[in-house]
Amino acid sequence: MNSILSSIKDPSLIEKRRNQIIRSAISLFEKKGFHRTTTREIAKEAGFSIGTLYEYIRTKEDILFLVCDSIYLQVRERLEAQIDPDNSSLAHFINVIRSYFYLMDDMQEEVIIMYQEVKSLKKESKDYVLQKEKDMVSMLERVIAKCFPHSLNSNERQLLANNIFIQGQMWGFRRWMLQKQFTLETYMDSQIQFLIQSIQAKSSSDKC
Amino acid sequence: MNSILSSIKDPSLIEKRRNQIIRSAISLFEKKGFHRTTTREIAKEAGFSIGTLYEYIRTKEDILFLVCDSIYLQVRERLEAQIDPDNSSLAHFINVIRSYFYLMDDMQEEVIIMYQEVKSLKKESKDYVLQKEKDMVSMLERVIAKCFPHSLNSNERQLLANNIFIQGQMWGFRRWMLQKQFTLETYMDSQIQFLIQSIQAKSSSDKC
Amino acid sequence: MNSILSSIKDPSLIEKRRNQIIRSAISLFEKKGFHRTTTREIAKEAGFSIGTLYEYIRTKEDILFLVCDSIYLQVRERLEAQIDPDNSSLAHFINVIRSYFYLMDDMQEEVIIMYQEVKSLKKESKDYVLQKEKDMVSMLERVIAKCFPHSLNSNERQLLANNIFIQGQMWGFRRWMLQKQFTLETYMDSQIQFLIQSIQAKSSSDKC
Amino acid sequence: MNSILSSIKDPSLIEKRRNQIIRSAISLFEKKGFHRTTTREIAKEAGFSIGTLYEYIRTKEDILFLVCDSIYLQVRERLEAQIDPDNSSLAHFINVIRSYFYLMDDMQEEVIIMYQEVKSLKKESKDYVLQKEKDMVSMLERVIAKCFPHSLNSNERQLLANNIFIQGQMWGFRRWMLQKQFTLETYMDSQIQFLIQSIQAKSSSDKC
DNA sequence: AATGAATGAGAGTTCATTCAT
DNA sequence: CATGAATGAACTCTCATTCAT
Repeated sequence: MNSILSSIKDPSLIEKRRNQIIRSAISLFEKKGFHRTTTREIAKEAGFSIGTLYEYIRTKEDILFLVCDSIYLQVRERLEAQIDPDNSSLAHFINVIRSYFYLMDDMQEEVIIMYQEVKSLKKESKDYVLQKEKDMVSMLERVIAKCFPHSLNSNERQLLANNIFIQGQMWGFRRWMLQKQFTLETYMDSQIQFLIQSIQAKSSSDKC
Repeated sequence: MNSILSSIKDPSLIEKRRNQIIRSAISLFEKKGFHRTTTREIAKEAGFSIGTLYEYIRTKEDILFLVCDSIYLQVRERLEAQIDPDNSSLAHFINVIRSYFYLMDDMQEEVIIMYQEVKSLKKESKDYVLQKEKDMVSMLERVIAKCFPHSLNSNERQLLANNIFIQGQMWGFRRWMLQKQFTLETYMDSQIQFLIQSIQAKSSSDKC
Repeated sequence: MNSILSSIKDPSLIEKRRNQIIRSAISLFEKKGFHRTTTREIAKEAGFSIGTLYEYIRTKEDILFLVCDSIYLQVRERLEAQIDPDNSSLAHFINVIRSYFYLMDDMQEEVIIMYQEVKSLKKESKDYVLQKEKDMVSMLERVIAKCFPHSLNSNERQLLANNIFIQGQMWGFRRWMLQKQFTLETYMDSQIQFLIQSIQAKSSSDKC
Repeated sequence: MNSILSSIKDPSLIEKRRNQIIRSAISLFEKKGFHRTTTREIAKEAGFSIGTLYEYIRTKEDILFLVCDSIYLQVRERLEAQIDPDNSSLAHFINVIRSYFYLMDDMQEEVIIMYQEVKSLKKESKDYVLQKEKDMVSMLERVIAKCFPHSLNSNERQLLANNIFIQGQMWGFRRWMLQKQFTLETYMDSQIQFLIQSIQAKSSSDKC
């Protein structure tokens, strides 16, 4: 599934231990960041020794990669579950966006890590992770295309998908600012309202 | 102006040396991040010895603070120069936003540093820096209020100001995605168009 | 035969497994040296698990001892097979020396290990191994004594035996130097010629 | 002079500290070998902190290289001082060899290190060091050529030079064997006697 | 005011060895 | 008898910081 090497043979044990590692690492990275978190702390938090940790990864950077990979996998799966590719109704569009905002609310810790630590991955891993991000923007873009087939050109769809994607992430990343002024509901509602207005305005302005 | 201690008496020398430090640090942080950059490297890049560096700061974190502080000061000054508080025309609104996007294009390195490294500041410094960010969003908000006095309520203005602010930063931060699809001009034009449409749609929908 | 403890009861299995261990270890030690070779690598090369390896030895040093012991045993057996204790002819002397040089050519890997790693044995094991080396020099000395009963005194015989012994080992150990200038045949022939000349010169000078 | 990098600027300090490092390392390597000696032990023995040690070298292997380089330099200088390139007398030949044996007696520790640890150098450094060894054999060869211009061909000279070189080293390396039977004087005298006999026998056998 | 040699706590990583299965 | 997951002491190396000059 992913390419991190381990000296352990049992695949189900690898998965179990790596999930422990990922959980511990996310919690520590969120508090202290990747660089200030030591491998020993991660091992301790995960409940095993430093030697055991290194049976399941090769370098500290592997842990960061596991974390990033796992975050995107989770976001993708949960978002995909909300998307019906054949449904072109406005209600479905709104529903997908709301689901995405709920998801981002849920994963605030993880989003912060992505923003701050991805740059510490080596180029190859970084490219892999950023491709995942592109894939997710594309998912949103396809929903837009389905629900507003005539109003927007390709560039406009991409831009809007990107804006939505960022607005979701920023709810958690800039919580020190946004979550004083807004509840999740008011934030979502306003953003969705602006969004639909600009799409529909676009649509009617084209007609004139 | 800022509270970093120095053992040097001459204030103009302090300012000169600190500017050298800031310039060197920004360039290094952008390449390698705060944690992977050593104080020795910063001193060398600035053209003096590690001993001299520590005459002008107390800890490595001080350097990060100097950098963040300087970035916001610069953004603020350049944006402020574009704002005419008495001009309520749509053209002026558009002009301010365009200026802000140009500025963000210019300061991509610095924006990346802000996003990734601010969390490494200690609480007190972080609060200080984030307050600066709030101030800047407020500047945009005031322009919106001036140019669209009736269309939007306070929360909506704040949200839009925040969206604009983020969209500007993301031009640089997500360049690996956006700068393949857009030029700065097409990005700006599209964002501004969506923005104005949603404001004006809001305005007319309220009237009905 | 040797005193390394094992938790396995079946002696023939012990011998079989230990021979696997020795073969793997020699090949790895030659490439990477004793310290850079891990017990895991030895077990893997031998075709069984690290747990099994430790059923047949107690410490990593045991492996080195097994290797050294096995090398000397092999050298001794092959050299002994060439020696006829009752033959006092010059031809037999030359034949023994040539056989010894062929043997050293064959065992270059092993000789290198002996030279470089014996010091890593603990005192007791080292003494045991060095005694084996003394025994082998003595074998050569006895052949000299048989073939040149009057020309040399005891010290001289020992010195020549030692010189021959070393010259054989150096053929492999200093191959980076010798094997560019000489073939095994030219090396042997020259060394034997010098050797016999100095013995015979000794003999005739004594007579004068 | 040598290419090991240091972050210290003062060259005379580098030389002083590196000599301390070399002295400490030789003493420790002789007792425990390169791999069992830790960098902390070397620093402690040299009288400074681990941090200071690493200001003067980059890796542990650098220390081994410094040691090997220094040993050869010393051997070379001391041997060169004994050689008069214009003197072709037998007495001079004998004198050079005796000087070389005294030297090897003096440097037993160092010779043992060379035999056992050179293989731990990376290829490039190893080639550099082995070239030095070749150079030293060549020095002996030139003395042979000067003193016995007609008796030996080039290959024979090389072989004898190599034999002498090894016999000197083995006095220390195999002291557990040789130094029980011989004093340095008796060892030297016997070896020189055999050597001269074989050269002179060669010379006269050629004439017949 | 400027220098840079010295420091040592602490980081990531390895690997011989054990022991429950 | 065989396995291999688990352990943690011990290793090499880094780097922010100090202070005598």
